[in-house]
Amino acid sequence: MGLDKEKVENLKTTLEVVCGKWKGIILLELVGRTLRFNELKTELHEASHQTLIKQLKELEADGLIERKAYPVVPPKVEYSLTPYGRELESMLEDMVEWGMRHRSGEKQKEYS
Amino acid sequence: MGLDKEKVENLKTTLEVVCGKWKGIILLELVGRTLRFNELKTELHEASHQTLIKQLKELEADGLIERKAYPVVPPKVEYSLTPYGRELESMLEDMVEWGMRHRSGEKQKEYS
DNA sequence: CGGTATCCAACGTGATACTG
DNA sequence: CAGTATCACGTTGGATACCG
Repeated sequence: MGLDKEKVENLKTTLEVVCGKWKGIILLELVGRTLRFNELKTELHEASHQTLIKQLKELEADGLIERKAYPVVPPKVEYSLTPYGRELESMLEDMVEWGMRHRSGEKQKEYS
Repeated sequence: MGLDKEKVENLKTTLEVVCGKWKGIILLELVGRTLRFNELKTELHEASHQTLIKQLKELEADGLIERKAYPVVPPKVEYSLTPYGRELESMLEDMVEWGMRHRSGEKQKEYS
């Protein structure tokens, strides 16, 4: 046998939650602040309206973000991290940092 | 404006590298040890032969793992983390830990 | 034993159009 | 402004069969 099966399952769980095309980025955008739908859409200008909504719904269903709709017209909806989603912050930081090294190093023959 | 564009790009880079269906798990399996192809295949018994090879190739192309082929018959190939891939270890640990909390907490109304 | 080559099904993303 | 519905498309994962 090899690795603890539990660890693998736990990792899978996290990967499933974070690995939507824009999910990680949405979470990063929401670190330390609350954004309206339109603000998110502006930040993620590359993601389509439709896709953005789907990913938000999934993140909400997974308990990572909170959706707060104000009963006004025109509609106003705010998204923020749940306490639960905030527990991902350090991981996101790690990812950003590693990505930075990866991009600057690209062909890191420099390890020799 | 909002978040630093660089941070977003860095995060994207990391997500692309880690978000293959089995990539994260492969990396986790290789933490602290070297495995032959068949051993990996046994560990990841749910992944198909073909898929496993594809993911390994991509991880290799991204510089995360090293492939060492011995010119013997029958063939013997060993996979291990590069120094570069090892820099992901702490992130993987974070993911495992968060996944554990997520699975045990599922409906964490308990935050109140 | 480890890898390649096709081919295909499933899913996720995104475009468009319409609603409250 | 925010969301739903429908459909089209590309990418990915996987099945199968065959090489070194």
